[in-house]
Amino acid sequence: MWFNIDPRSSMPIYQQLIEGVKGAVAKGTLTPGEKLPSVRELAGQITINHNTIAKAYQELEREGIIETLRGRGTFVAEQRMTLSREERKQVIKGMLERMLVEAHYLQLEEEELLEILEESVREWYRERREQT
Amino acid sequence: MWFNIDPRSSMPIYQQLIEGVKGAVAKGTLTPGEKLPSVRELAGQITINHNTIAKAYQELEREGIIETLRGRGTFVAEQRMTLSREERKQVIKGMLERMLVEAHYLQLEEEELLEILEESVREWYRERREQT
Amino acid sequence: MWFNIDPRSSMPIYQQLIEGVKGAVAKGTLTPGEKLPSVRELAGQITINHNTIAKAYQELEREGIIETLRGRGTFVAEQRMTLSREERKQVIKGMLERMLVEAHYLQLEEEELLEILEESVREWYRERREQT
Amino acid sequence: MWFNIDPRSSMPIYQQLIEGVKGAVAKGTLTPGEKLPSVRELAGQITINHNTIAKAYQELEREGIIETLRGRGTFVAEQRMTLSREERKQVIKGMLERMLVEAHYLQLEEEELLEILEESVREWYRERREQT
DNA sequence: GTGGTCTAGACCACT
DNA sequence: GTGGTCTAGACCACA
Repeated sequence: MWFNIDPRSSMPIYQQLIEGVKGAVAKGTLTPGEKLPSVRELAGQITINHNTIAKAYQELEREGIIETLRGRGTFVAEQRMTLSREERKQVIKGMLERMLVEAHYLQLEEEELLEILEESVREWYRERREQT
Repeated sequence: MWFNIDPRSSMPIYQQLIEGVKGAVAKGTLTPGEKLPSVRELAGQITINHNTIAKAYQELEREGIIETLRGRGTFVAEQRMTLSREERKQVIKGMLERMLVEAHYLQLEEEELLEILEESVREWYRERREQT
Repeated sequence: MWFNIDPRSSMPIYQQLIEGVKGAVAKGTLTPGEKLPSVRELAGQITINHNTIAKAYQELEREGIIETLRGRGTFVAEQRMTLSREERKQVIKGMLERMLVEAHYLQLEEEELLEILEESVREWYRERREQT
Repeated sequence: MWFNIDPRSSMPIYQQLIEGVKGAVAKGTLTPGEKLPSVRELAGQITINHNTIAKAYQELEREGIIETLRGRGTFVAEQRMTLSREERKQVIKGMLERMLVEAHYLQLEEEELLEILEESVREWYRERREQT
């Protein structure tokens, strides 16, 4: 399967599901138009309450990541661009803040951190290209 | 004050406090040895129950960010290094993962993302240097 | 029940709970995977506020003794080994120090103390084996 | 000095003082009849509130470890035996309990633990003999 | 005055 | 029903 669920984690299971799907789409493991397993199918495979799965799918649909076609099933949606360049930058910068605080406690210096970031980003995009 | 508390946020108040303090220390707004406001003092200022503050302080102490001297108050601790270079790298890479997924939904390309990251990191360290 | 709470003791109730659970697990009265009573259930039985129980459970989880599965309850965790042989030895020696001081005030001689220690240890392990 | 005070410890300072004195007497560093520094002397040497020191001395006197002779100072008392053999055994066994629980979490086996105990006890008494 | 503990009671998120 | 969070208010030990 394209995700890991850890019932021991402090992150709610439905949220782990959401991140799992979003991650898989981002990495190209799931592609637009592809069919997702139905709520019941999933609930059978991973032993999780189907309400939990339904909640995750609902949220994913609300975010526009997936679409449900009545009677046909659930599918990965086409992606739509919504934010401007400046807005996107702000989103990323916001997420970066927490990492910078953590980097401080790890006593990472500016150059060291930049190196790690560049390496990781390049690796991620490389894997993604290979996937597609 | 060196932090913002949003009682409407889904993040628990005590955790917002924790992040606030950690951030302030990372940025140099709070320096080792400095005294933090007493539990009840802070509770009065930001109109939050003192137990909530106490919980945050206790967690911060457990993480080694602050120290409490019995009967005297709470202070920012000296920092200690614990993880190896390789371990620190793994921590950062783990935190980066989520950002990369988000970047995908923002349809940011590799070079664009790297640019934003570099800019943000440089800016953060610059501010930090000025603070100190 | 597998522990005693003495509200008159100078040891905080939540800590007595922690030691009680740790002891019960060590003795085999509680076994990995077993469900602990819910916070409110236990609070009712031993007429102690549920917050106090929750605090104990949280600390036990932090120490890795128990696990909470969201919405399902709290369970005794599988045990994991962490410290090296040498480190474990140091921990034990540290705890022994206080006992040695006490033995001095009891004017116990070397051989007498060793006898008592051996007898107690053998007894403890015997009981534990029978429990399992 | 014959003891260490750590204001960061969760153990109250006055209690650290008590244990320090008791330990020094047990190890033979302080011998019966020897004069202890006065409250004020001590308060000067280690920067600690003299009320805290007075409290420790009071408790030590209550336990019969030290004696104050009015106007002359404070001295290490002669030791008196109070408990029967069986009672002493019970005291030791009680203190051992906690160590046995800890040993379980360290996954120490019976023989390994006994070895460590014997080694530590022999070492302690050897040092004590040399001290005297 | 400082933090630590505890109670009683409420509300919320998760399964 | 499960644990998690929060408030209001009380008492205690420590320095």
